[in-house]
Amino acid sequence: MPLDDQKPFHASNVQTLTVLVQREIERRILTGELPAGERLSESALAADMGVSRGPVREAMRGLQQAGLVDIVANKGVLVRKIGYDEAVDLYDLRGSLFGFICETMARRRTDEQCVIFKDKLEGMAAAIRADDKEAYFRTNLEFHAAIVEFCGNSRARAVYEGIAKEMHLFRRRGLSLIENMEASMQEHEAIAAAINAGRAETARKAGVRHLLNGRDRFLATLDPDSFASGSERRPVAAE
Amino acid sequence: MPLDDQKPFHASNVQTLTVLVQREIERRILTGELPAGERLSESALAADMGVSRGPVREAMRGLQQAGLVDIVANKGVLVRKIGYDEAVDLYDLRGSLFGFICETMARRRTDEQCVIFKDKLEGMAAAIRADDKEAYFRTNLEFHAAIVEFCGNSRARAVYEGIAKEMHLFRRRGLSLIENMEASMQEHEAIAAAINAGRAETARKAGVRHLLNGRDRFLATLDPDSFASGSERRPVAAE
DNA sequence: GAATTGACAACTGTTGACAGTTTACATCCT
DNA sequence: AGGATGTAAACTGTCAACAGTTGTCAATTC
Repeated sequence: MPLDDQKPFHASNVQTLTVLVQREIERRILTGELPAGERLSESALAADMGVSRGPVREAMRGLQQAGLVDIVANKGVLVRKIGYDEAVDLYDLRGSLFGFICETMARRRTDEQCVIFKDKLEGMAAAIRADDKEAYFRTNLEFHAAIVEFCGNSRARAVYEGIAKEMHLFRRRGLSLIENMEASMQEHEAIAAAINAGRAETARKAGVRHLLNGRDRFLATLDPDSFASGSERRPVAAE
Repeated sequence: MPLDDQKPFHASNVQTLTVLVQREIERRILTGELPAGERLSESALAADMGVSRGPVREAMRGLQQAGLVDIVANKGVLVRKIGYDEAVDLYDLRGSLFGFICETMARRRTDEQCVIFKDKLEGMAAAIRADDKEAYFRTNLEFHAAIVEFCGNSRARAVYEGIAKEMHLFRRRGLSLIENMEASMQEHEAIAAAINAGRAETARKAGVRHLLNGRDRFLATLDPDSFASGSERRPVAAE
C-alpha cells in the first residue's frame, strides 16, 4: 500500500468521521476481518479507531440499510449471516439486475465504450492464452465493472454494487478465481456481441445466463450443510 | 386511525427512538410534508419530535442509504430531488425488478397464494363494474403487494420497496389514481394467468410490460420542462 | 458604489457522561 | 447437585455541551 494515498485537497473532499468509519468497518467486513455472525462492540470499535461512539453508531445505521449488519435493540450489532436459501436468492436477484444492466447498456452504448470493451475482452483472451488465472480474474472484474458503469443507470448501478458487496458475506475469499476460463470467456463474448449489436433483449438474456452459471458453479462447490443451517433466514423486519 | 394500534407486547418489538424518528421523517417525506429539495435542520426536527439530535442524525444515515435524502458535510441534509432522466431510470429499474419478482413468484407460488390472488383480481373487477376508481386503486395496491410478498425473495422485496418509496419523491400525490382501469386490468390478468400457470418467463414479461406501461402513462402527463431542470442529476458519490 | 474584510449567529460534527438494559456469575434454596 | 435468584459488570440508548464550519450582514476600504 502506498504510504501517501491522499487525494489533492479540495473542500468537497472533506470527509466526516462517520463516512471514514463506515468505509473502514465495511472494509473489515468484506475482507472477512470481521466474520459473519460476529458481534460488533461500539466501544471497542470506537476505541480501536480513536473516535467516540457517535460516528460509529451513525456508520452502523448506514451499514444496516446496506444489508451488511443486523441491529438488535439493546443487544448490539451483528455482522449479517446469510443462509443457503438467502444466498441463492441473492444470486438470482443479482443475475436479474445484471441482465437489466446489460440490456440498458445495449440501448445506450457509445462507440467509445465499445472500444474500451473490446480492450477488456482482448485482455481476457490474452490471459487465457497465457493461462494466467490471476490476470483473467482481474480483467474479468474490470469487464463487469465497465458494463455496470456504462449502463448509465446510476441507481441500478448502486443497487447492483450493494448486492455484490452483500454477497461477500458468504463467498469465501480466494474462492473467486474462475475455474473454467474458456466457458466464462464464451459467455463474455456473447454479452459483448449483443451489446455491440445493440440487441437489448439478447444482451439481457446473456447477462442473466452468465451470472446464473456463476451461481451454479459456486453452489456446486459446496453442499447445503456446509452453510450455517439451511433454514436459517434473516429475521423479518419488524415493520 | 384506530386509537390504539400497538402491537402485542414482545421484547423484539421494542423500538429505539432512532427507528421511530426514521419512520416519521420518512413518512413526512413520502407524504410530501417535507418536499423534495427541502433542507432539513437536525435541531428543528429534534425539537419538533421532542428528542435530542443523536437519534435524528442516526436516522438520517439510514435515509441517505435508502436514497431519500442527500447529506452534505457541514451543510446539512436535503430531501432528494430527482430529475427527469433519473425518474425514467428509476421506472426502468423498478420495472425490471417487478418482472423478476413476478418470474420468481411464478416459480414458487402455492395454491393458497393463488386463491388470495384470485380474490384481489375479483376485487378489482368489481371496482371496475362499480366504476369506483378509489376502490380499484386500493385493491390494485394490494394486488401488487401480494405479488411482492409471495415471491419469497426477501432481498428483492426490500430493494423493490425501496425503489418504490424513492419514486414518491417525484410522483405528485393524488396523481396515482389509475386512469384507464380496463387496460390496467388486462395487464393484471395477464400477470396472474402466467403466475398461476407457472410460466415464469411469460410472467416476467407481463410484469415488466405492466410497469413500463405505467411509466409511459405517467410520462405522458408531463413534459420534461415541468421537471426540475432536465439535466439536473444526483451528485456523483465522492468515492 | 462595488468589493473585501471581519464579526456574529446558526448550524453541524464530535465528544463525554448518564440512564436503562442485558449478560454473566456468584449465591442461595430445595 | 440442580435450579432459581440476586447482584455487578459491560454495554447500548440517549442526552447535553463543546468545537469547528458556514453563511449573513454590516463596516471598511479602494
